[in-house]
Amino acid sequence: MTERRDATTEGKDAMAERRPLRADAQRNRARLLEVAERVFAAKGTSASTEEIAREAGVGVGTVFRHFPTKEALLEAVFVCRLRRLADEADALTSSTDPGTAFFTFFTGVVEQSATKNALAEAGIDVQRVSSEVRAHVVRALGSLLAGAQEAGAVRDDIGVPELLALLIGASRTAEYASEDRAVQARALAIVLDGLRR
Amino acid sequence: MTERRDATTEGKDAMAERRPLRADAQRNRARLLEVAERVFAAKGTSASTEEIAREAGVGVGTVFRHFPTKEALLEAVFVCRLRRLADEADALTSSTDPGTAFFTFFTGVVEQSATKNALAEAGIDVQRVSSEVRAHVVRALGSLLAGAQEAGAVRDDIGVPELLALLIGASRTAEYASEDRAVQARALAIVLDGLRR
DNA sequence: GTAGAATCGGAGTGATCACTCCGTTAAGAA
DNA sequence: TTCTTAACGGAGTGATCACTCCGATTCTAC
Repeated sequence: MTERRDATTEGKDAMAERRPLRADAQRNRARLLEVAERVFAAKGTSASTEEIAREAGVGVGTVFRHFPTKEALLEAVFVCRLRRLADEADALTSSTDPGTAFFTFFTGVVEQSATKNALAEAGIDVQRVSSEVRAHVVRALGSLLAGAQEAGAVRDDIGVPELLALLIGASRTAEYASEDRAVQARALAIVLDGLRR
Repeated sequence: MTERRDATTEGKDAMAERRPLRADAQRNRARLLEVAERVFAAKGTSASTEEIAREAGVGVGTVFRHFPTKEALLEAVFVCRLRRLADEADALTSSTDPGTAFFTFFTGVVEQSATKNALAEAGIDVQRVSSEVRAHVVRALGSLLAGAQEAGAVRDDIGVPELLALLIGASRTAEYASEDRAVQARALAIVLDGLRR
């Protein structure tokens, strides 16, 4: 259904061929993404488009002009999150201690996802996301993981797919245990210990 | 809202004070639970009540007579699953090898939840479920875990809360990786290794 | 400033869904 | 078999939601 209007955040639209958005339109789009992330995290993906529009101080029409479908909005929010994730991984990759970098990253992602919503929620999937972003995520996680493995801090028998699956599961674990920080910490420790050699 | 009609499956209703259900009513109730579990697992909890009624060969009215609310139906399905889980744990507790029993149980639950839906889905929570069932689950898991810990197969610094959180997270991991069995197995192995001493 | 296009706002639309109501059916006691 | 009544079926109801449409409002190039 959504074939042409597939561009997700602002990347391609703004830089290439298509004329840049008007100033107010850019502002609205950014604000919508911001608000949508917060609202979806707080009330789940069933939060209504109208609520997001109201919260962002725009009309529903504006939401649907920027994101032709609710699913497109969800995907855009998800892509944003993925981008940030990949950036964090990138920033840690050059660390002097790859093992610590890896575990810091893992812990950080899980802790963020415990309050914010789970990493991959409601049918949106790293697989289905634009290949550019997916490639970025896979590359960044791959470097971080490889570094930690070479340093002997992480076992050798896993790759990026296993890492992604564990990140998602551990996020769910943390979300479930979010009422008791001690439980949360001990549960996470088990996954981290399992990752070590 | 749902104060009085809170009985979930058939336990209390049938055995105590209230007159037993008519034969057809009992059949319908059981069939509804069965169908609902399958449908919710396949299409998520947003599957409509009408679809479940149709699949079960009854009218919507019948669904709402047995389960006054969609949420009540979801809870009943969930309680069923929890009961089975506790029974499985009970059956394994008397095993001669408590360590193997524990890991068999964990693996079994996770594998079931990978195709069926996640253990605790969509806002229904072990905490909110009738205390009788909750107690059963906690007792059964507690025995299994304690046995494995005494046998030296599982680390000592976790309890039932951590175990529940990990079961839920590992189920999510398995669900995410359900397309690639090898990934699924390696991810699960990491959690299991983390649980060992 | 002003023209003209891009963008906005929000009432309106059709679809879907949980839940109700009541006429009909059939279980089960006598 | 008959009578009572528990249980059933499914059309109907109101609410909600994603999405559309177009007149009103900016923005921006000149």
